[in-house]
Amino acid sequence: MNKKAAKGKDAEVCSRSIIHVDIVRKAEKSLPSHEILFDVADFFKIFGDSTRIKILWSLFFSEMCVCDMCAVLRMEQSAVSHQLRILKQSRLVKYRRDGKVVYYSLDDNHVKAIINQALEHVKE
Amino acid sequence: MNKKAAKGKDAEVCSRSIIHVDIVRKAEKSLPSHEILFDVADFFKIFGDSTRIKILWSLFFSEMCVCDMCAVLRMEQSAVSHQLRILKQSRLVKYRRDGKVVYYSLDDNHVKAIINQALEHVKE
DNA sequence: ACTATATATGAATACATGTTCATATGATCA
DNA sequence: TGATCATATGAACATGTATTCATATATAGT
Repeated sequence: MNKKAAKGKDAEVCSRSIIHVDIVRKAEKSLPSHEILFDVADFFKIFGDSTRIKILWSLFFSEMCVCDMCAVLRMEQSAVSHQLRILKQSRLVKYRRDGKVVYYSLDDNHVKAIINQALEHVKE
Repeated sequence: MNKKAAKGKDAEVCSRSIIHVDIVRKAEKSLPSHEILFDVADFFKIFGDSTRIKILWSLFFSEMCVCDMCAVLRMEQSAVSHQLRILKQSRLVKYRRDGKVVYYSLDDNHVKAIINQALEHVKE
């Protein structure tokens, strides 16, 4: 006689029986909604690319135009612009235009803290 | 006569001239090494998937066997195992075996703080 | 109006990644 | 030893994503 039968709590998931019903219930209830968890993952995805990390890091000190970033990252202007678009859409950076030049800067106070937290973890 | 010529600091990057030499220099010097930045991005990549976020979240409360996780996530055992392998390799979770059952638990104190930080950001 | 410069963007390409399927491994029990 | 259960893993597949190329847009200067 297995646990589920003994507890009268039949449950078949992934073709197997739940072993610890109470723990599963508790975890299920505590989980935020799918949308929120998806958004959280998407948020981390932004930081999951070293080019974007470099861009954000560079902006820790001052605003910067696209061409400056190409120089810092040693990358093509097009690639940098594409990444800036993603950061812009995620509201992590903002921009201002001055003539032909567009200056980007951080638009979120937490970025530095979040990256530093990961840096500490990586340095271990 | 353009800026770079005027300053005697020729630099051609992405077929354009650096506009703010001092800022570029400063940013270049402050940037951590490529390896570290790559590791930082990889670290965030782990969190950039909602399945892995769900797994980590579930482990906030107690250790859990693979079958329990399948129930919580409503996913196939194989998919869960694959993700657990990634989390294991990243040293975010550890495991212990008890007979046929393998129990996973968090192996990093910062995980909760990191996810909560993202959650706060997302909730805005 | 024409040219040059700074940036943006669509399409194509190459590569990474998550899930599924099939199967292997490892452990318990009859 | 054979059967069964829990988990792990390789291969295939589909999808996502970063970069490049070509080109468009926007602004300034002549």
